[in-house]
Amino acid sequence: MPELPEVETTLRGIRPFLLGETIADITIRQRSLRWPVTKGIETSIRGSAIKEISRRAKYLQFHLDNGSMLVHLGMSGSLRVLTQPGFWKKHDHIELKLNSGNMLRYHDPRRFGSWLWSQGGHWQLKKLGPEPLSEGFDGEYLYRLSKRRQVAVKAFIMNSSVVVGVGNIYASESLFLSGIRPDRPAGRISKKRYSMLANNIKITLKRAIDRGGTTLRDYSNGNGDPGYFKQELFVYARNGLPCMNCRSRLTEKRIGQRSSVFCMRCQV
DNA sequence: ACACTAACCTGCAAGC
DNA sequence: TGCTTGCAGGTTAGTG
Repeated sequence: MPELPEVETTLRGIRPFLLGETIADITIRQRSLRWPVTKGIETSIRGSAIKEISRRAKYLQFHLDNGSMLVHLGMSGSLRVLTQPGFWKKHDHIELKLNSGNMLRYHDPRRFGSWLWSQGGHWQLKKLGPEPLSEGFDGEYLYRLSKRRQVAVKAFIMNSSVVVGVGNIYASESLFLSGIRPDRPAGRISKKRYSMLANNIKITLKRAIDRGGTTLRDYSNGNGDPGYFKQELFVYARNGLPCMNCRSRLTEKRIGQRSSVFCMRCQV
């Protein structure tokens, strides 16, 4: 489900309820996620205070006094704050109970997400590329890294060791805005066009965050509200519909196991 | 180092 | 009304 804007929206939604709180209890009803929920996480975090919550790539990191929890939402995960006890719904796997009485509940039908505890660092965070909204990420950087690479540019920018947080939706949208065909080999794009692309990635992500993310099926922020960026999508999930720019029919092609929609006239 | 595939899992829509 | 097939917001492990 969530790409960077959805994870960021989730972070902003839940943070006010969690900062400074102590974890009174944790209930785990399903440990079998992308990786098994870390053994012993219950005893490790019970009674610990939440000092900070941050996002790195599509991960949320809960910093406690004695270590940190790394939470990923996978394809279908979501977090939601409950201000009063609620019924357990199907696929509600984990719940944190806070001293305030509020609860944080994790819901994930496909179970591609993860909940990992570590007292040191998390290996998942090694080898990640720059944050797309950081200064270090620009056209120069993309151009330099892309030299002699044959992979399709869409797969290139979705590669988390190149840049993090860009998933299928925002890769597709950014390439459309930049007029670049998603299947063009990464090494055959000019520095100038990479500058366009890097800028459009930033613009698209920021705008999506402002709209609360993209809700396709089941995404909701920490308060249960959907995101409204779907209304502003140019190409994603619009195969066969008219291009918003030239009105010709949009084309679909699979690139690196992911469906990719683009305009054959506007994207070269 | 790079490129590509299968795999993890459930729900839903389309086709027969 | 079923049953089967394919696809979905992500990421890693394995292969060549």
